[in-house]
Amino acid sequence: MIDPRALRDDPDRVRAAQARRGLSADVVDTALAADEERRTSIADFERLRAEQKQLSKQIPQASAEQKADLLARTKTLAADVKSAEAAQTAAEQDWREALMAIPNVAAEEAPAGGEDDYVVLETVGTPRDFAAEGFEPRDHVELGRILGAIDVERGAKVSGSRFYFLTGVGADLEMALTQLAMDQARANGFTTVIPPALVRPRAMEGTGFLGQAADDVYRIDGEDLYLVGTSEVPMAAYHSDEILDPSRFPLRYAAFSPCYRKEAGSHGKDTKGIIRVHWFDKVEMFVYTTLEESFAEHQRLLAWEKEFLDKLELAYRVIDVAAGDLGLSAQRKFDCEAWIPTQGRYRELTSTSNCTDFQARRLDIRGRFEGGTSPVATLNGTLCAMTRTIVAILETHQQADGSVRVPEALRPYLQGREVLKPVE
RNA sequence: GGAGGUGUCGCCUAGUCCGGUCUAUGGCGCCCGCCUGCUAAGCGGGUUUGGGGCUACAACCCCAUCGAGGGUUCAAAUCCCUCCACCUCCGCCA
Repeated sequence: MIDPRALRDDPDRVRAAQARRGLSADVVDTALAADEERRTSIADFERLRAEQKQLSKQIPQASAEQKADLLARTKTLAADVKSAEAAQTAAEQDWREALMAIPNVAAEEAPAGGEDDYVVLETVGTPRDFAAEGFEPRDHVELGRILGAIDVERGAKVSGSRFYFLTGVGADLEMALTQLAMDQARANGFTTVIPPALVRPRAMEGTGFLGQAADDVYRIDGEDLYLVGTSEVPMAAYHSDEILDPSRFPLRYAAFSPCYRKEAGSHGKDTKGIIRVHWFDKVEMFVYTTLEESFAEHQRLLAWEKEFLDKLELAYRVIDVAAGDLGLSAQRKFDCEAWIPTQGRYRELTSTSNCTDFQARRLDIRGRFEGGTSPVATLNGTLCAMTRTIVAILETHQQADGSVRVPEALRPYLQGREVLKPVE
């Protein structure tokens, strides 16, 4: 939710941000009108309520005939108060809905436009030239089969399309990546967390996943519970309804959880392998800090993501995601995309968003500052999404005989193995 | 899953049976001031959160807020219903 006061004071800034996202500014006018309506209804209710309280207070000491008179007046007043209250509740709800429909105000720096209007900020490393090396790279599905690491056939048999089993070195790789990621996070002051992957509607709603994104979310039948698509959801809701002490900021958490996604709009896309799946595990960084500090923290999250990819010796580029592709909550977003040899292109491996105070408002997370409380900023960033990272590692570090060289940083977590060898 | 109990403004707590004097008691902590070689103690005051009005987003006035949401009533912390969380016991279980 955007700042209602800022909307009232400077609606043109919000209109401009909507334009950068390629969205209509109608929601702005709807929200402003709803705000007017809301404040009028509040004034009406409060005036009647104050009068009712005044009269009510007189009743106990009143004489018999005074009492009868008072009772008659308060009785009709009570009905008025009730309807005024109902009107206020309705107006308040309309206002809230109108406000909730407005996405976070995109950063001035975020490129205008949609999905394809990103700006490449930098390119790190060079994609391997397999032609020069004299062999055709195998894709991760084949490598996964040769190494006994990924079993997509049985995944489909047991759970359906877009499911898989990680076996042997595949499972070992996930464990190793998790440990490497957690060690890096811990060294940088993150608290390691294993959060619940099932959450209530409030958590989903608060993080902005029940709007247009709702199609992609699994709901538990008859339970009022959702499977999270990222641990951003439980970690944002972790401090919901709390007033935090800013002297302890930034609060940094590194959460490991499964992620579940319906991938509703992606039929036919990435049908092979484990690039796009209904479930994967992920280590996610999540930070609570002040609005002022959030911009610098966003850069730090990006730096940590790059550090992790560097350790895995991957070639990647960093893009500044365009306003129209930010999603509901983000004010700015950077994606790290790794080179996938058999696809001949860069694919998103990690993503970091500054949600400023947008989620904090929805989830009522404030800090106690001089001069009162105010919403804090939340940020998130992928440290390691297992499946895609495994794809990138296998394809990038494969050798002509189908074996895979293990990046040095990962070796201590893989029992010292330097090479993953094909199984018989 | 079954039975019972509990939920009060940071923490603890009075109040709930018998609705109005609750603009919610007291203690601890914290903040400001006084006192004081210093510290401690003592004394006085303050200390939920959100919103509206008015405005310098000050002061002030008002409304809401006793786990959440409904209901009864002129009036609800107090009575009724639903939900949530926690505790105890039983059952089941990794």
